[in-house]
Amino acid sequence: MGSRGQPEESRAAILQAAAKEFGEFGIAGARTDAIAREAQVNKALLYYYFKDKETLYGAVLDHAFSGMKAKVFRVLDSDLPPREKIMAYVGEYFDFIASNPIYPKLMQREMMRAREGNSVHIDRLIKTYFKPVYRRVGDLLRQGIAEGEFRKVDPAHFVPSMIAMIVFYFSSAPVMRRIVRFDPLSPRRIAQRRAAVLDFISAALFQPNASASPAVRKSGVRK
Amino acid sequence: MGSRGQPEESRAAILQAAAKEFGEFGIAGARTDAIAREAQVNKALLYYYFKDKETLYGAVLDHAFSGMKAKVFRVLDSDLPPREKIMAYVGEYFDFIASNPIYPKLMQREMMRAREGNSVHIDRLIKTYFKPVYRRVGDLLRQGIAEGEFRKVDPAHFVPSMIAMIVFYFSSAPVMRRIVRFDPLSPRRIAQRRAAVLDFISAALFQPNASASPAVRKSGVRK
DNA sequence: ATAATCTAACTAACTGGTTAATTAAGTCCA
DNA sequence: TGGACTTAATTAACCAGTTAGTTAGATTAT
Repeated sequence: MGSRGQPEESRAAILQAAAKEFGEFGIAGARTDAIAREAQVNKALLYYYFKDKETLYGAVLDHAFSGMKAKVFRVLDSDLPPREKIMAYVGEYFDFIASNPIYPKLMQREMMRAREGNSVHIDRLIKTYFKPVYRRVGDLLRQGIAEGEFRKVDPAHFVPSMIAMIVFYFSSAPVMRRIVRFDPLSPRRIAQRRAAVLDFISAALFQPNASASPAVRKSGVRK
Repeated sequence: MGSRGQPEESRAAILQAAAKEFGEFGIAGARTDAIAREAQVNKALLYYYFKDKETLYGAVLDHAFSGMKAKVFRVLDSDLPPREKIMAYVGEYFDFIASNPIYPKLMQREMMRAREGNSVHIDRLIKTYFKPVYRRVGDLLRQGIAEGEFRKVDPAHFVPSMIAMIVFYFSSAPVMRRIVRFDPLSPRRIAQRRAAVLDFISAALFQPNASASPAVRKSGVRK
């Protein structure tokens, strides 16, 4: 078909197809042929734009995590008070993952690969995305504690707990679907999950005696 | 060396080495050569005891999940009141994972594979392990709610949240280690995590007005 | 007793299919 | 004209699985 004028489109198509394939099967299980087929380009084009499979995988990771970082930092940089800001952060992160279902798979796969020299990307990912976000959320928790709004939790445990609840739900959804009678990824259930996570976290984090912030729903099960 | 008398030992060595390799790299990334080397047996012995790589992987999964099920069911079958039982369940599950660090990786990898016909094992795993445990813990939550001990949470969200907090910490430890200054898997930190998870869950689950059960510590950060 | 035979446990070396990656020779279009 | 591709063939490496044995010890026969 030749030059279709928009090289960006081909690159983006490859990146998207690769994200899907890598998320589903991991870097070892992913097939470059399958990526090319899904992107509707010739396999050689993958190597025209990206050096090799590993580099393509790195580009997929950077694309996914930079999107996440941009979203949550818009909230973390805002001037909301601690209670509202932590709820907004969790909500933003949740919404990002809900509309990027391959993200949690990429994240968990890469995290499990983080031993020694297993991954050539993990150093960059930690430095560029994970560490900055972790620091800012940790600071936010410390601020809330100092102001007496939050219970005296340990950020080094509370931050991973929050992320766990958001990420795990989506990556375990395929199994959950086979245990319960409903589809955990239907819009209705996702909205329910969002409320449950916010409820869980506010119940565990906010001082019970303090007056409830107006922005926070505290119902156990919504709808 | 020929017949060394103890075939059970060889089989166990293979299973253990395979669990490590599959946990680290997944079924696609795992190398049968590496498993054989780690187990200090000839590669052909893997195929002598197990039909093929997929069957070996299945045996690893069954070994891991049956161990988990046995442990937690001893607690779930006991006659503790809801508060104590849910704390005991979480503690037992936590302890099992803490002493079986490859378990969470196997679990998460298999969960992510659960689409369509990706995994030939997932049906069996769900039926034999996941579903029974999920049902029993769900019943326990409903009982606690009915007795007014627990907040009105939705088991379909609360159960995965609990599992998430326990599992995610261990599978994300390699990354966490590079973000913070300490080793998240040191005995001291693991004990801290255990307390943090129990605290998080009891804060989110127990009715705040009810009197605290004597078996539960409610300190935010211990030591 | 001991030689003959059997069998489970195990191994070294190989094979063949798969798959990432390359290359060369082009086509299309602005 | 040259950048953006396509096509198809090819190469090299990898790696799951096989094969054709070997070994040690138990069992049986004499």
